[in-house]
Amino acid sequence: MSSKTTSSRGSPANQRVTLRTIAEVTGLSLSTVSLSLRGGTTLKQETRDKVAEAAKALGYVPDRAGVRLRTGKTNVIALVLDGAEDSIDFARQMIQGIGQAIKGTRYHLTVIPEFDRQNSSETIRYILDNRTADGVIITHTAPRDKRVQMMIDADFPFVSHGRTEFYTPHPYHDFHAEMFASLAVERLASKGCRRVMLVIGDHRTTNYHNIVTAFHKAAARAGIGADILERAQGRSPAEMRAIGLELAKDAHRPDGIICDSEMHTIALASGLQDGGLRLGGDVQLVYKQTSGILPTLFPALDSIREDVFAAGGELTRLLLRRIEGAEAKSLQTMAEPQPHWRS
Amino acid sequence: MSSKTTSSRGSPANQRVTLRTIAEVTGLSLSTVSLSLRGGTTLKQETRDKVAEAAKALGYVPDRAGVRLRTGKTNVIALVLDGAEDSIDFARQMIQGIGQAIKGTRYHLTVIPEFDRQNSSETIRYILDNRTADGVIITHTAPRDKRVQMMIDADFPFVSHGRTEFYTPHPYHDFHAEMFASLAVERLASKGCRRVMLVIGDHRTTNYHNIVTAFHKAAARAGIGADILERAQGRSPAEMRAIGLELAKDAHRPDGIICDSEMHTIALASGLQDGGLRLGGDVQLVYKQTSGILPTLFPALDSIREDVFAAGGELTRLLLRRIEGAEAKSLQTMAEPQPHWRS
DNA sequence: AATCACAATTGCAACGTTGCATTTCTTATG
DNA sequence: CATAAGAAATGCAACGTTGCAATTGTGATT
Repeated sequence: MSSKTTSSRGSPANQRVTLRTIAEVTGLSLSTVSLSLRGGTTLKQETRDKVAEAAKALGYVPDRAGVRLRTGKTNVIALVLDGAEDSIDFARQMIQGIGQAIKGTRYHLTVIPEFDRQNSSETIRYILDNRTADGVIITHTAPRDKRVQMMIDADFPFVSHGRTEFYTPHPYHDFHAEMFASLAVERLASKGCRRVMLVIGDHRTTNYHNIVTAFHKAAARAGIGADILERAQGRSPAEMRAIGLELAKDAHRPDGIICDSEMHTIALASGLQDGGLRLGGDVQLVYKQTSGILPTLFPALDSIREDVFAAGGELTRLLLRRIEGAEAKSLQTMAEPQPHWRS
Repeated sequence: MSSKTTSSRGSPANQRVTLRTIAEVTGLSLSTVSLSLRGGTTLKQETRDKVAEAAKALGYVPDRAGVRLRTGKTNVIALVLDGAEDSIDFARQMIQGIGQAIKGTRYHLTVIPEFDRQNSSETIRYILDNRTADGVIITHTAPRDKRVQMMIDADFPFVSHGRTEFYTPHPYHDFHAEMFASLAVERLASKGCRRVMLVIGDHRTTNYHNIVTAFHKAAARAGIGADILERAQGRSPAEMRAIGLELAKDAHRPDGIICDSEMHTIALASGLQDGGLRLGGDVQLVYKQTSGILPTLFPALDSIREDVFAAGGELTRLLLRRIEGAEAKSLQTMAEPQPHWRS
């Protein structure tokens, strides 16, 4: 019950500081204070200073509900969090990246976990109907993603982690999957592989198509064989491990493997090792790396890194510019794969 | 540009549905509609039905800003997301768990990533000063956690994933770390281990103390030696791997290891294997499992599971009850460790 | 001294909601 | 028939903000 010195809140009878408080302190009107705080240029410099000073001294922060009610602006961005587990630590890094980017802005982040991708359009519908955020970030886009279609139709600000095939441009930030595939194939070819295999997840994503296409092209260019492990679709880690073991025992197995998902990489690599293969020796492997785990686990393996933290930041910056009215087609960026070749 | 049939929004001239809309449609007053929707018992059943019907037909959803401005209730809960990477996939599972629990309520989840734990009290201060949420979930608590202290002082609803040592009770949900340690020690002892070692992370957490204490007790009870790997503090995965390798070559190494962190488990186990040891044979290992990765990777290893998804749900339920005014001391629950012994 | 132009400031209404105090309606009672 | 008593419904103000229209202040020009 002793007096506190820590808090920035002023008097013991703790009233919230509003525009009215500042108005009373400075002797100006509510409107003037409001105008001033938003940088009204018609105001005398002197009064602007006075207001700014008082606001700072009192620790004034605009009330979100007030602003939102009046302007319709929520100062919220929403992340629709896909349930996919392919990239380990994806959610955390993405959120951290977004957090970093909104630091110092008035934006808050709300996260909407998605349990079933079937329902994803309901989530978007809800946000659209209830104006629950100023903008949305979605991930794992499909070529003709329903969610994207809905938000384009509604002219609602959003950005996707992943491209689509819509004619109307929309903001996106995407990993350069084609470059990833080419780099990986070339690396394997340069290590002497004659037949490479691509292990890749969810075939509904645009990413899938981009990688597959680039994979085949690159293999043709290098003049080597190219397979796709179709059985990888929606496999559990345990199943993938079994597939790895099987593969290890297969005399006709490919001599190079490209793995798009960390989860698959771990499972498959474990299976291959179970089968007695030396990774990087008996069989070559290049994987897409996003978390810090894989390099620890397989320090000798080649990888190509996607920086999800950076992606989160970039997505946010694009979205904020979109919210401020920037043209969609000026808000499309790609992330360069970063190869980490060992030995 | 053709007419849309999909949306639930009514007319083409798309006005937001508010209480006023319902009032106009039903011919009742604003106040009546408002009262009715909140279950005013003084209203005639007939009118209540009429209002409910109209609201449903129009797809009315109360405006968050309006409610918030009027009542001060934000209908938001905030998760302060610790940057720790000890439990793989922790963030995603926690968020999914929370998401599951707020499904169907009016609550939204905002996530505030923490970059530096030093700043964590600033985050809380911000929430407290700006009433930015109705309640907060924090994780990785310390025995005398500053954040907890602040929120107790401010009488602000929160719940922690982890206990503290404050005299004043507060809501928490925690993994039963002591039971974890005992189970692990007993398991190792039953497998014939004579000297066990505990590998555990952040010594600032309450969890650390709980585990260490229980670990020593259990070892004494079993009559076996007990060490703590002090060097584990804040080690990078690469360093942990090196430690594992070192350990493998150490003739005097312990014959049983207990590992509290998945990240450490992966690194250490890899190092031990590098050193030529057979896990589960040459050296016994029990680890705390939270993600799906470890079981894939080390299917033969004993583990004790903590269900983070369930924890997220439980934390949320506790918090919501706290927000509704329930007593703090009735909102303290523990999660039972789930042993998965192999072979 | 009256008028004008312009700079500086202000009042008012509205965003959607709720809770209190009040009014209107209905029915029973003397 | 007047009235009281309760049931049912409503008007009003307020939460904090903003944008427009309107007002006031200050010199300069006639």
